[in-house]
Amino acid sequence: MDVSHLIEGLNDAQREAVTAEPGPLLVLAGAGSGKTRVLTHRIAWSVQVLGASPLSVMAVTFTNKAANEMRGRIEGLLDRPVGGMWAGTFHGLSHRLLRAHWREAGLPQGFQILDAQDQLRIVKRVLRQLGLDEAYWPPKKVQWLINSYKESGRRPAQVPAGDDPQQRQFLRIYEEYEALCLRAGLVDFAELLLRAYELLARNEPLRAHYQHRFRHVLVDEFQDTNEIQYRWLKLFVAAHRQLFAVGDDDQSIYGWRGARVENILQFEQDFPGTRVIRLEQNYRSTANILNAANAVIAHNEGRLGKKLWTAGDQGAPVRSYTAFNEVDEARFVVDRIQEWVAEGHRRDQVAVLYRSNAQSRVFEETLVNEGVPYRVYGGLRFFERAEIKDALAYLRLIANRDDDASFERIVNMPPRGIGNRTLEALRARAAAGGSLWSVARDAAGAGLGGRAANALAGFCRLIETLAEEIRDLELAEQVDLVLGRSGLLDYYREQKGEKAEGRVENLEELVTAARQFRPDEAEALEPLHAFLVHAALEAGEGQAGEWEDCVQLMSLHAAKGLEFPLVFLTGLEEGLFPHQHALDEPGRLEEERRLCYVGMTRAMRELYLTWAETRRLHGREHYARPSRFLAEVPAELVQEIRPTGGAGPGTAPWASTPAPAAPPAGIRLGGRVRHAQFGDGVILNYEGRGEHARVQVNFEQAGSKWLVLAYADLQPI
DNA sequence: CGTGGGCGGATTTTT
DNA sequence: TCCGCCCACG
Repeated sequence: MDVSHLIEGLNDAQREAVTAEPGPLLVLAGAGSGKTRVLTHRIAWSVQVLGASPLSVMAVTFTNKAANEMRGRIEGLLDRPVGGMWAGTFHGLSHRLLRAHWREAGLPQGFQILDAQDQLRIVKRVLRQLGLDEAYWPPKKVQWLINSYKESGRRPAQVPAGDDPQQRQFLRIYEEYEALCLRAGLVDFAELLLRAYELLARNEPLRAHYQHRFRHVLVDEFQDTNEIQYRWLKLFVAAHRQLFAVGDDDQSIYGWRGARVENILQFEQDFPGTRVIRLEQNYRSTANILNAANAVIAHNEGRLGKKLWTAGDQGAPVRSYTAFNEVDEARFVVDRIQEWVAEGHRRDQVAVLYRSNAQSRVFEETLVNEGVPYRVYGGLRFFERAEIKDALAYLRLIANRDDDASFERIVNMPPRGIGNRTLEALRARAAAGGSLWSVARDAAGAGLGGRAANALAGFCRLIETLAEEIRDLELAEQVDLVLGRSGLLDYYREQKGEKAEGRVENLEELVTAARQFRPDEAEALEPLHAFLVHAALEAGEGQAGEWEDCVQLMSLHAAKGLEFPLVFLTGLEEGLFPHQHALDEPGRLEEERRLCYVGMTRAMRELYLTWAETRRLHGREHYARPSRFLAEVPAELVQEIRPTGGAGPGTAPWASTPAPAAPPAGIRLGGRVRHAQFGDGVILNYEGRGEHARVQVNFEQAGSKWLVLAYADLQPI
């Protein structure tokens, strides 16, 4: 068989990776170095040259998008479908294992997946049940803690509590949360991973089976793996060590949610004899852009070390722009975009990147004013919308009556006279161990008031009838029938306003989604069940209209993995990017710098770096200093753009506003001061003048505070 | 049961 | 400043 197409056009390093001898392999793939290509060609090589069966291949990614793209490209290379290959996300593959071995994993057969929203509701319910104050136990924080423990592989029993009363109380919450989920047959995202891991770790025959089956394990974005994910991988390859890991330590930007770059460093120790291959040739950006990005990332310590280069053009210099304020910044960016379009380019080749989503607003306003179509990434995705989740909750309750989360969601949606009192009574009874459904079903006999009992009986009858009626229908008809009979659709139809109209449209769209849904045959689930899994595991796109030619607005995190001919990296100010939270905590700065590196390397041809001297944030005017990252770009690569004629101070509305107030006496940004109560700190910011002058000081002990200068009695030190 | 006002929180996010 | 959530009121 002719396999030359698998190595043709690859550079030496890529070819080396694709054709490497069996054994642990670590590919350090710089931005734009063709890592997906290497990954897919490696799989095709294994199949066509080494004679591996697709059944023996497991390829793991973080997002469904990446998994789908990978599968598509492999099928293109092999020119045939590879259904038996396991290509998917950590969560998707874990789910598949748990479905196949639900009994061994200790789960009910019809277990459902909880998304982050559902999980938060359950946490709140647990807190209420335990009589804990949400002010003292913020639900979000509890949720985060639970997930952190699960991501590090620890059940309540593995968390040492000691005498710490707070920790002991947390353990009660954690235990109760787990008990509630298990009773209701609910599995959160972290649980999917942990339980799949435990399943294999504890079940020798099962582990042997899968170790034997998957002799080719590949993982993408390895720098983003958290502890349990890496352990999960190691379990699969423990016997044969055939792990092909692709990652880039310089693009590790998810440390804050548990990703461990250290896993890359650990890799060579865990797998002695690992072959390390660096992909440093970049096929995306101009030399100027690469050199600028290289210079910035070089300021990080503890890198594995990589330097991107290109055989291509020098390209235009990187441009920087100092804006008066965020409005000026947006206007500058939109002006450039309009020039770009006037030159005959497409709008969707342009990305405006920012550190935090709040920054999008000003860009949006300016784009709207100028009539430039745009699309903002992020925000609620299709399957996360309230009305969609309502509809899915009906379907889930039909599939599994014990699903308390779904029960709570829809028992009074649309309103049917089952108020909080009734629900509280149900919860109290269910606390003994039954599901809400089981309690509700015999509520009348259990001493609930006549009206409430009636309403509950009606609800139960509705669910039973629906279950009966949809049994032999096609998936789309099932969804359609439930929408109609439940009263959901009518409820939203009767509501007024654009919002409600949109909801009705979304619900109708859900029927379409069900009609177009093609279940994965390998999962061997009933269509309805498979659809629910799909909804939980793939929340869908954020917004429609992707096909339209529009400017792309997104956070730096969301931009990872994408590329655009023209990129604006905005808001390069100390405190915003790098973000204040990262400056407050030691060790977080390097991740910010990697984020900057990721942003810069998105640009193919032109890169603009912008910052604003003044920015309105949370209703307050801030005087900013340029981000240190700006100074880290070598001056010879940068062309500074100055405000010109029409856009300059003469005509701009803000030119007439007073220049930033001079700092009050003795106050210097970055200067150290002492406060009688808070101790020593560093001045971060100031505003106002005279008796209203306030300064922001980051105290070593007390953290960051705003103080009125006239009262604070700060001593310079 | 739906709405409006008050309150607190405001990086980054996939599954 | 702005948004989402919670609670109280009608």
